[in-house]
Amino acid sequence: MKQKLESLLQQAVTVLKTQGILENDFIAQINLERTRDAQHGDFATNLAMLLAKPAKLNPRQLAEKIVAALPADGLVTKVDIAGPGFINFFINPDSQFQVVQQVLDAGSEFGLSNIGAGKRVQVEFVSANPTGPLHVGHGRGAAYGSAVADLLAAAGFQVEREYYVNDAGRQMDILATSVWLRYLEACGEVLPFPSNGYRGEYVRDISANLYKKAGEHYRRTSEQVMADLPADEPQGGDKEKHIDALIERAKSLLGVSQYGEVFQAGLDEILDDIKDDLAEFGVSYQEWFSERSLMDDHSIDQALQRLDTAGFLYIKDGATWFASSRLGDEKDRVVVRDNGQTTYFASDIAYHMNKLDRGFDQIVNIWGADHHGYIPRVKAAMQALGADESKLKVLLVQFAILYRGEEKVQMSTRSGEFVTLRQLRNEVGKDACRFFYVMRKSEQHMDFDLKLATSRSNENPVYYVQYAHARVCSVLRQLDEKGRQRNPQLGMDNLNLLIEEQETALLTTLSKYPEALERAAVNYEPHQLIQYLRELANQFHSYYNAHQFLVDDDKLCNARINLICAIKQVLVNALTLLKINTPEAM
RNA sequence: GCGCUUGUAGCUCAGCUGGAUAGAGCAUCGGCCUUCUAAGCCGAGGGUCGCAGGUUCGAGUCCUGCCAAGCGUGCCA
Repeated sequence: MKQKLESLLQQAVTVLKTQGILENDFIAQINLERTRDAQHGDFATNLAMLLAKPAKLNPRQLAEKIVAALPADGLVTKVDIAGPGFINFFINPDSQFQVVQQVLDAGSEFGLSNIGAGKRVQVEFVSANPTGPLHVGHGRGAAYGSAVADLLAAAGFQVEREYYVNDAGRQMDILATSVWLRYLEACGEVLPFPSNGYRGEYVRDISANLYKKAGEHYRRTSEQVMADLPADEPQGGDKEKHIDALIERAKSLLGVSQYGEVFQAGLDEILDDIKDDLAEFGVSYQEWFSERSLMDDHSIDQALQRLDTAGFLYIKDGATWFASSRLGDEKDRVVVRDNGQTTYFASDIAYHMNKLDRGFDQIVNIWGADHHGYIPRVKAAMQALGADESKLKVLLVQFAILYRGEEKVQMSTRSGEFVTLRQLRNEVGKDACRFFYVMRKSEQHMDFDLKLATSRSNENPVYYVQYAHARVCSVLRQLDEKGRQRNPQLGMDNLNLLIEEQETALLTTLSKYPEALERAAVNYEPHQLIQYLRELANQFHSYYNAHQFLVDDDKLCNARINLICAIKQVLVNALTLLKINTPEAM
């Protein structure tokens, strides 16, 4: 319907060109939108106001010429010029009923589009370090990322979802060492736990499992472990130096292979937990990409070599630097430390090179907003590798600020005091979680009151939308209980009986669904779909209260049933896409 | 200090990429269940869109400068 009007306008512009009102090479951007007020018709365009200047006419005069040049079409019953020069279109009322048939014919495919044209897009999201369970901050990234991926898929993109596993680096060594120390405690050794270690209860669980499986295979005495270590922070030392020395001690006492086993035990258990957690949350991935694999297959070396060949590497203070400031970053960045180890950033350069090599048309990274300073250096790296940096789109998710009632909840993985995603899901339920997370724009700071979210009361707006679906189901059950049969064809033949204002509004809203879905997808804004759902549910509830569906008149009854079945279908389509359930009774 | 993000009703947030009289939910107040589920509906009050300029037919939306909050500014990840 919208495309049809746009093409009519485009034809009118062509006519104006032949009349010499517009330059021949002028390219007009058609801007057609839904009107907010029914008095202004169904669609409006500001075309005349935009073209007033190049046409050297005032907007209202130009609008008249455009309207005159507009080809006649059965779809449009009236065209008005209003206000400063808006052109308002009134759609033939008969055509608005078509949407019911369209929805019911298309079923679960109603709303899908092909604007993505099969282009390959990769969406990388969550990618939390496997040093502990996911917390509620990761939950927002998970809900948002999977919604973005699913929206893009609905818009015709070929989507691949990926989780980047940071299974290398210092944080993982700290985890492995923490697991080992708790394991030694389980063996009966008495020794202080480092202030910078991972103190969470889950570390003890991993250690207990390790002890069960391996017995005292990895046991060393506390004297061996603690001999000549630099002091920890509570003893007046430096906690970073202390933990680094402990890591080295673990490696030397255990040897490469045993240390690797302890390390792997921690990694495997945490990663399995994360995978289960996300699966239960309705989030799935095609690929779990290991950072360590980039080292094992020398991708990092290759990436650095390419940067070097391109002339972007230099050595200073014993370290190797990437001259990212030449490509828009605020300063240069170290890629190889003076101790010979590559940095996390070096891994990330190799990782993005790998993504580019896989031939995606578009790469979407979803990061916590605290990583925003990282964007310029990654884009700089892509440019230095000779890639088109506009292929990379970084979307930021603000961390929710947690409150428990009035009190702010502190979050730190290290201290072990955090609310996990699993806890939240258990308390609020998956549906409310997903709805709540995705309800707001991702870059918006959001206050998340756990008391409110876990109160399982009607304040969770997800119930409002689900209730609309349950009510339609209930009506259909009632129909059956009364011993009446649906007659869809009779309903279709009598859709023109749907003349109540609620019915007209609902028909319009149904026809907007494909546009809403498309807009949510191309803008990476799932909250727009939520907005749409709330509007649709609201109009349905109003309709429900204002009119009886199961009326004696068979024609009217079936027409109304067809309408509410179409509503039900759209609710199912959108909620299913968001991985939210559609209960038939509540 | 510099950079990024945010600032809209008492609270939490939308506002369709610059359009017509700025909208929801919660909270407050007043109505609606002998009729398909009241987790619902109808109505009322509530606004200097952080502040000040600018751009134009038109600005919550764009540009500049302030103010405030969050984050970033590691040879951590």
